[in-house]
Amino acid sequence: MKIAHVIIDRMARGLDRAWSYVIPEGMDIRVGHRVHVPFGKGETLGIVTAVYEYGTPDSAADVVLKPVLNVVDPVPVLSAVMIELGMWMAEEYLCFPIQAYKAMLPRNIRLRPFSAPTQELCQVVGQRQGRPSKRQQLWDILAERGPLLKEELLREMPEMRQVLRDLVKEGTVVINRVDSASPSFPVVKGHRSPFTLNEEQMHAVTTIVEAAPGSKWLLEGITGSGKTEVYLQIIETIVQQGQQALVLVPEIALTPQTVRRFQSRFGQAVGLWHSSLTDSERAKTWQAVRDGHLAIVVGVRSAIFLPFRDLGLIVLDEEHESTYKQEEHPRYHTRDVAFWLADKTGTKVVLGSATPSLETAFYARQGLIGWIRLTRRIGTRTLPPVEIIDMREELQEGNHSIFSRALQQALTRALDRGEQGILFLNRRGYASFVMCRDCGQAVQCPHCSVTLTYHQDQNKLMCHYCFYTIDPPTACPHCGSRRIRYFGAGTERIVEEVMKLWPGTRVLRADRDTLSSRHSYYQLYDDFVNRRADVLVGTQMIAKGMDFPHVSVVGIVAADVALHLPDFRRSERTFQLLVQASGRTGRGDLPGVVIVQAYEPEHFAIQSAATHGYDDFYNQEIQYRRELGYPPFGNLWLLEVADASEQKAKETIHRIFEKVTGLMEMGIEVLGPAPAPLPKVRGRFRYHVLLKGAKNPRIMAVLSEIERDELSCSITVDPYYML
DNA sequence: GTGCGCTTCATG
DNA sequence: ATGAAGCGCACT
Repeated sequence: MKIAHVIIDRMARGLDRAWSYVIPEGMDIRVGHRVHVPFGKGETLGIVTAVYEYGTPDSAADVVLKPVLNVVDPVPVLSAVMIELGMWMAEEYLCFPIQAYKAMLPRNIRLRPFSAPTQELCQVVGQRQGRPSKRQQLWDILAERGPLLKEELLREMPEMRQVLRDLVKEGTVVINRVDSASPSFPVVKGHRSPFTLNEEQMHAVTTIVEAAPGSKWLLEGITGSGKTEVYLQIIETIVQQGQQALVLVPEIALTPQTVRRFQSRFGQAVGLWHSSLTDSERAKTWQAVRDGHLAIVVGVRSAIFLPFRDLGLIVLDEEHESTYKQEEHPRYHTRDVAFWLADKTGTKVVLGSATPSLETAFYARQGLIGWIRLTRRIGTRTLPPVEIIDMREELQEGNHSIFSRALQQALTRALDRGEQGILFLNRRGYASFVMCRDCGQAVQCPHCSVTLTYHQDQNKLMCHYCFYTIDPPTACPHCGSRRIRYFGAGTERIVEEVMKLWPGTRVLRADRDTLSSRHSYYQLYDDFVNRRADVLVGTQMIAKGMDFPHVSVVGIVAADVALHLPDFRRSERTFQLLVQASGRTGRGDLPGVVIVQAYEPEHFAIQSAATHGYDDFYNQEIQYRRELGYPPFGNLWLLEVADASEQKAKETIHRIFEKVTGLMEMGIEVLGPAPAPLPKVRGRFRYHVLLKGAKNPRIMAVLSEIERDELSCSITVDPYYML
């Protein structure tokens, strides 16, 4: 008789452990199966985490066990590695194991047994002209007759087995796994990369290809240095070795170019994974990955949990992006999970960025992970000159426009020559607050402690936190005055200004208001690249990884908007945004120019971005982090209480404060309790306690106790936003 | 006595 | 989480 350990689908303290059930005779149940089990009065779904022979020490306690009712899927949905990963996540991120498992499985997934076994398709690559030999003979046969199934080929010429192996090793023949049910399925394009790599890129490729399994790398390459091409070539060898590769991107809709490059290189062997897939597309891709029909997946963070059979490589492109961190339970960081997989399964991990997160850059410089730099732009491209404009001076000298004179001139010149420009501003809407000239009161959201943003296209005032919307008041709600003014320019306002200053200019706007669907993003990208518009105005969403060859001016309208947020990464974010945005120009044959407008231009994040100096930035920022004990030198835990009753919220935060004060003895800094920087959001009052220090088991024990006992408290490790 | 709200307990 | 049992207290 066999016993199954089951993690049940109920989220509550005390229930988050394995429950034992008898596996009925003849029922096929293995680790990773989903099962229905009786529990309490009713029944629940659960995941099998272990199977034991009855009588072994771990099999059960001395209680009468109930039997498993039935199995949900014909085959396990999670591998043993994934089961282990879920346990690790539960501990690391203070969540219930079942939350981790749920994050790994697409919702509503229905599994079928493994689909038809895969077959191997042999295919030539490029050209080969050697002396008459067995190798050349076989190569010629393959070149002439096109892709052939390995099985058939060897049935016909069994003596060629070793010769074929040699050709694959040589790189002139590749073998792809295909679904035998649809023989035309994945075909890796039959030619090698059309690009020749420069020395640096070549070095990066060979270093990583030859590196030990499980090794981790930072590929630190300036914008335009050809990181994607490096990924592509590494993946080529990974795939030829019969392994799978995963390319993670921050947001798939924002990287249409990257996706296209993978698809054009690897064709049907590439699968996509992102949030706007339908349930059935999702299930199909999931299954194709599991059955080995997809060699490569390009996807967002949750793709890290796809059921790869043999994953050889994980690429995290734009490694520093905050989208790699899940903000809800399980609050994992994709990089951590990738590293865990590397240690556990031998998958290689490559983190790519022009502006790595401080943590990653630190680990690389300390030698804890490998470090490869790409310091040159490919081809004849150069980094654009960056000019910093002090907006205080502009104002003093009588320029009240949102645009500095330098930016106006640069854009005028570009437009006269028929070139394009991009303007960045990290603020949506038309005006970020509406204020009465007489009493000085700004219109606030009644549910959140923020001002309402005016959206001109809908003629509404809107809260960006809870979407509370009202008509713009004609009189001040406080004093009745009619002298109401709009302050704090947003993207809508920029568009209006551009059209005013350069009449007849075709302007596109890209922010969360104009781009809701994936389709409209592709549309916008296409329109701009094909010069159906002259100026693109947008938030940081357009700063990422896109090539616009006709853009010769990039204007950053207000570089320091994010510099004063209560966020220990504020300098890092500002620097990253500026460098990424600057990288949007000078990518074609045109020389580009970047104009950075700031009110605090002397800040080192802005100065080092202007010289494209990551090292300068790093050296200063790492010192600040070290002095203050921020990551990577220590962890930060943000304990947040939110409650509709202010009194309750206060009581809870004080109770929590009491629980953590003991940690101060061991050198943990405890800040607070204090109202959050945004004390009220969506009608709930918010209070914070912040812990800072080195992680240790005692802290984790205290935190997990709080996480379980205090329902209105949420804990974030190394938060990205501390608002 | 019994109906109702709140706490405690067990769940394999 | 969820249901059941235990407990205290007001009330037809």
